[in-house]
Amino acid sequence: MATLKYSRQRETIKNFLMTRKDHPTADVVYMNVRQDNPNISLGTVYRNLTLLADIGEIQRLRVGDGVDHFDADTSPHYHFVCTECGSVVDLEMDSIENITEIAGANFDGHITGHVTYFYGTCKHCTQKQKLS
Amino acid sequence: MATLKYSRQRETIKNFLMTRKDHPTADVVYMNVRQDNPNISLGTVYRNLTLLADIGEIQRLRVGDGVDHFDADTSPHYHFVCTECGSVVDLEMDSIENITEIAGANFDGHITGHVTYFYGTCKHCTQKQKLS
DNA sequence: TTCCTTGCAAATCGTTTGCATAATG
DNA sequence: CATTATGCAAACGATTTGCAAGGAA
Repeated sequence: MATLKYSRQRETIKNFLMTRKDHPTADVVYMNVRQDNPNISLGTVYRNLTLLADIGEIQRLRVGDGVDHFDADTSPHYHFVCTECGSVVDLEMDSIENITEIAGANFDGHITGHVTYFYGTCKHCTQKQKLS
Repeated sequence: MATLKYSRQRETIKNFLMTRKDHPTADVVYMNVRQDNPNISLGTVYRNLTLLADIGEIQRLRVGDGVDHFDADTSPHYHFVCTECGSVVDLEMDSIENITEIAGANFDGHITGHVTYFYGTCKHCTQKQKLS
């Protein structure tokens, strides 16, 4: 496997992602990282996000809106996606890891994990709906 | 809202999808439907799959491989995705619908549902791995 | 010097859309 | 006749990639 070399761009991207808990898209990362690094290219942002996700330093979230989101928090946790405003937030909830076993009970192959996203309206959008 | 008019193409697409339990992609639908309907266009296939999904006659599956899959079975059930061969199959498993309540317990907004996909290796790919 | 990384632009890929024509109700 | 659906091709948007030049070890 190729050896990893240091790159200022990669460090900037990782650092930026760690300051955010709203799971930005590649484009949002690009916009923000450009402030410190005006010459960085979108391709480099994509390359590094993919690389960081591959080596497990960040997480790629496919929430179903057609755009990938990224999360510097790689600890196991679940996400909520607001169907009104599209926001993606962490959920504080009891473990549901047992669903993998439930799913594997009658299954011939080998289940190693699962991906779950919860949908609905966030606090803000729920309140807005009540007013109308 | 616009009234739905009959179309032979739409019926063919729906019928084809009902014969399959492997959750084909739009492209696979296109290939197959062309046998009965050589002049059908990819655009028409996409338009009808989207329409059928919108009116709830079929289900769109975003399994995370970058391509949408479609399922004529709209009853609530879960799917397994093989990370080796990419196959998508139905899972026969006990209900885990309660995870929506678990997720909502400490949440400020309103959770209406969830999407879950299970990953691992299917029967066939698991056996292949054991041999190597 | 080796080879990983970048910036840039072009390419890819799944999907959507505009438009003139065909089909349905 | 009014309106929806089609085929075709062009457009789209997110992401990837080829390449020559730059930077790290």
